[in-house]
Amino acid sequence: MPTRKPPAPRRQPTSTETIVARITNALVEQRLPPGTKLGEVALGEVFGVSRTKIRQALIRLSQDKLVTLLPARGAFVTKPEPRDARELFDARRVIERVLIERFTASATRAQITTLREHTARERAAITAGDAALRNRLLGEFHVLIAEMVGNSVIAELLRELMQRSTLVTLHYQNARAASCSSAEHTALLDAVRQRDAIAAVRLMEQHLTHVEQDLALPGSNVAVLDLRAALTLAKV
Amino acid sequence: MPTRKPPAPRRQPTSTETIVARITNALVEQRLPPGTKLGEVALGEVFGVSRTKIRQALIRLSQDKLVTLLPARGAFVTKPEPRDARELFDARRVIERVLIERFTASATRAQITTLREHTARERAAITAGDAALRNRLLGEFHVLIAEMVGNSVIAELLRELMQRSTLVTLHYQNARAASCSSAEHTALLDAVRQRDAIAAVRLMEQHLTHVEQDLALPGSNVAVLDLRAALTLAKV
DNA sequence: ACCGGCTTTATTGTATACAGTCAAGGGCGA
DNA sequence: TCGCCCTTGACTGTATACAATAAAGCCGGT
Repeated sequence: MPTRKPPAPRRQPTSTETIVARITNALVEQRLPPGTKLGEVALGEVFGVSRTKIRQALIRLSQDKLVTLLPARGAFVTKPEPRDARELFDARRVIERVLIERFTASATRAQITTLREHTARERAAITAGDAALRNRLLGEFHVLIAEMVGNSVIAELLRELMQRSTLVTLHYQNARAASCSSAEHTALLDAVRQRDAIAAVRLMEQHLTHVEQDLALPGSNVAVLDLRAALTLAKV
Repeated sequence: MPTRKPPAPRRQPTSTETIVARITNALVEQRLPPGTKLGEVALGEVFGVSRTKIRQALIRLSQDKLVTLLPARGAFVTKPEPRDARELFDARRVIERVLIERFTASATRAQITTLREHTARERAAITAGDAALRNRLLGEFHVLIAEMVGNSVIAELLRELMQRSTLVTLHYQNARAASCSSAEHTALLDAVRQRDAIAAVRLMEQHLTHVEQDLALPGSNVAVLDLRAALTLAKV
């Protein structure tokens, strides 16, 4: 069978930034499991660009530790070690403890309303069984708070940590755990609304600990998916 | 004058990692002031490689916010805004407060000894008037502590923040302030040796505040140097 | 003399060609 | 039949060629 390739659906050149975002989303929404080979020519065909831009995108992704570059071997979706998971959540605890404390002091009604609407979307995605959307929203909740606190440097740090966290939680988080997460988000918001910094900090730490404990770290290998399918579904 | 270029001293191909390190060192040691244009061909000639590898290095540096990529304009050494400076030091306070607290609890005698030797080198560089070495050592002190605490994710975050901090302190820090910094490092170590976490945290916060306050943020523009001279001096 | 638009030139953006490297598969020998 | 080595294929690493873009200089008009 002479592997007749489909007639190249669309060839509009995609910006490097878009490529990074598409792949990142695919990772965060867990359509590309850890260990997946990200071949340069394959990606080039998916996005309709040459290997040059793909390489640039892969370099950026490897800086964020989302993909691992093996010399002369290629790019693979990073497979985090248990040690990474622990350190990642530890780092998040250090940063998010301060963030939620400050947010409790500075949050406006409008900001709290925005976050409440966000938790509503979380619940909707959970009941709808949309695992991809659910994972993205659960992560964005934390990033949203970070951005509202007003230090963009810290917010950017947390965004990176969140993306890596999502890679870690890939195999493990089930619908029940997700439901708990969303409930804890809501409880967190209640403490913020009552300006109870002590409770907010405590809830955030418990929340992160819960999420971390939910990872049972077995070698549950998810089958490698089709690159094109995983990436063409990705909304920018 | 037909701009006769020197006969290309050595053309051993340099690895991308080395290029990044060399440029980073040049930035941290302040041989390439903010705003300096980093032309691709110029850098390619300096390192004896093609623009391809230079671009990859520049992408990585721009991810670390050390250089700024302007589309179709080129790469420039990042010129941090006062706002960035504030947020940067705020982020460092958040992280380093926790780090020094943990370090006070976990530090071994050997680690403390290593750091004391480091402060000795700081003083030596200061008295010798070696501004480049001085700046690098003053920054490395903080990174060393981060690495000793044992969370490599946090250590990596702090390393990035430190490098960016150095860009900020570029114009401002003089020999006197550097001397103060080193003295504060030594005081910090004393508190650690006495396992006085309260004092250590307080000293660290004061230290960071002092460093931040030392930047007076005038528009003291340093002249742009010669790329080749700045980079060929760079030790890896 | 000054300003606006055009041309020119240098530099970046992208693609492609070629060289180098790793891994898998087949053949040979024990 | 098993194991080792060599060939071969596919992929990555790097350089170079070409296209696109922006800045700078020039010329003509007012």
